Amino acid sequence: MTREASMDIEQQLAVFRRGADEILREDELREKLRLGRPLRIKAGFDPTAPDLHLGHTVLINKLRQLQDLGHHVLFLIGDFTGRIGDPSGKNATRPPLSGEDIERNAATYREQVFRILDPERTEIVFNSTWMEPLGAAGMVQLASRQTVARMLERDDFHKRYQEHQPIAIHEFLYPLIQGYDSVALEADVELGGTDQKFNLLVGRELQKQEGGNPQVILTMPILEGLDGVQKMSKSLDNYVAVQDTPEDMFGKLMSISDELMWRYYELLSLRSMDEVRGERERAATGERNPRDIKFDLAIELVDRFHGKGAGASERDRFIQRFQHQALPEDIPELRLDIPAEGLPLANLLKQAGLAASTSEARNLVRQGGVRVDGERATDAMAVVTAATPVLLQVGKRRIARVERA
RNA sequence: GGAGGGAUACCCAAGCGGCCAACGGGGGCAGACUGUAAAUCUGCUGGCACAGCCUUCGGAGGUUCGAAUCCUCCUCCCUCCA
Repeated sequence: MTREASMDIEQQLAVFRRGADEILREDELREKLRLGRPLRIKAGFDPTAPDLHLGHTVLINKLRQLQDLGHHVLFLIGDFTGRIGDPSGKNATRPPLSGEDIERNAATYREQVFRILDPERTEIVFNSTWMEPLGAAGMVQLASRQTVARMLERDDFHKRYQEHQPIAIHEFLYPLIQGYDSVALEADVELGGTDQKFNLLVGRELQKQEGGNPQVILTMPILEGLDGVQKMSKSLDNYVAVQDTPEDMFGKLMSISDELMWRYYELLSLRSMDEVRGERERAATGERNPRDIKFDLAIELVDRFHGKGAGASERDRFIQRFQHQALPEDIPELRLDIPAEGLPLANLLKQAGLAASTSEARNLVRQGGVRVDGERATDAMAVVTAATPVLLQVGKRRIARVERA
C-alpha cells in the first residue's frame, strides 16, 4: 500500500470518528476501508416518528459525511418491526402501525431525509422484504442463535429483570430481527444511537455465525436540546424541528449558548472539523465575534432545510430585527370583538393571545414587559378602544397589531 | 393474603385545625446587562369584574365558627412479610 492511500484511510477514519461515541472495532474498519470499495453503511429507523428534529439528524448527517467519502447508505425502514409494535425498552407497549401508517411515514422520511442525504448514494430498504418470507420456522431458527443469558446482558432487560418488571418474550426478538437485517443486507457498518449498542452488536454476532464479515458498529451520542443540558426532545420543548419555519429555526439556533454551538458544529454541521477548530481559535483570540460564528451555523442549517439563500436572508432580517430593533415585517393582524367603549389593556392582551390570562397580563405590565404602540405601558387597567390598529408587544417576541372588528 | 408508608400547583418538595393561593428548589415568563447569547441580578408564576372576590392540596362524604391539615369510605402508588 502506498503512503498516499494510507493517508487517505486515516483521513476517512477521522470523518468516521467525528462526534462518534464509539467505533467497534476501529481496526476492522481500517481493514474494510483498505478494500477500496464503497462500504455498505446501514442505519435503521423505526417508522413511527416522521416528524424529525435536529436530534434525529445527527445520525443522518453522519451518513451524509460517509456518503461524501463515496460510501453507500442503506436506509432501513423497520416496517416489519413497526407492524408488530416495538416496546423498545419502555414499559408502555407501543401500538402496532397499519400498513398505511407506515407508507405515509416512509414518504415523510424520504422527503425530510433527502434534504441531507445524497439520493444517488442512498438505497431505501424495508425489512419486511426479507422478514416476511422468513416465516415462523425461520424466526424460531433465528431465535435459536442467541441465549436468554445473552439477552439479559442488555442494560434495560437486565434492569427490568432484576426489578421484576415484565419482559415479554417477543422483546427478545427485536435485537434478533435487527441483527438479521444486517445479515440480509450484508452491512459493512451499522450506525445507531448509543442506546442501540446492544442491538448493533447482535448484528455482528449473527453475521459471524453466518460466516460473514461482521459489521463495524458506530454509535452516535444523543444531541442536547436548546437548553444545552437535556436531550433534544419534543416533549421538553427544547428542539428545532426540521420543518420549523426559517425564522424559528434561525432564532432558536441563535439563542443557544456558545458552548453548545461548538457541539452543534460537531454534530450538525457538514463543515470539516479543521474549519471548525479554526473558528474556535478565532473566537478564543477575539478575532471573530462568536455571534457571527453562530450566524454561520444558523445559515448553514436554514439553507439545508429551506434552500440555499434562505439562511442569509434570515440573518439579514435577524439583524434588522434585533440589532436595529426594527419590527418584524409579518406582524399578525387581529380583528377582535371589542366593545365600543374599549377594554382594559390586560383584557385586550389576553384576548389577543399575547398573555395566558389577565392576571399574567397585569404582571407583565407591572414588570415593564408590555409596549403599546412602542410606548412602555404602565397601567394594565388603561382602557384601549382599538378603533384604529394598535401595536401590542409583550417582551421581545410576542407581537400583534390589533383592531376592533 | 398480612403489616406499614404515601398521593400538595408544570416537576421536585414543605406544611399536619385559623397568620395558606399554600415555605423552598427546578422549570417557565418578564425586566436589567448583552450577542434575542451564556453567566449573573431583580420581579412574577391558579383565575377573575383585581386594595376585593372565586376555585385549588388524589376522589366522595362528614366533624368544626373555620380543614391541605381531624374522621369515614373509595381509587391509585410504594416498602416489608407470606
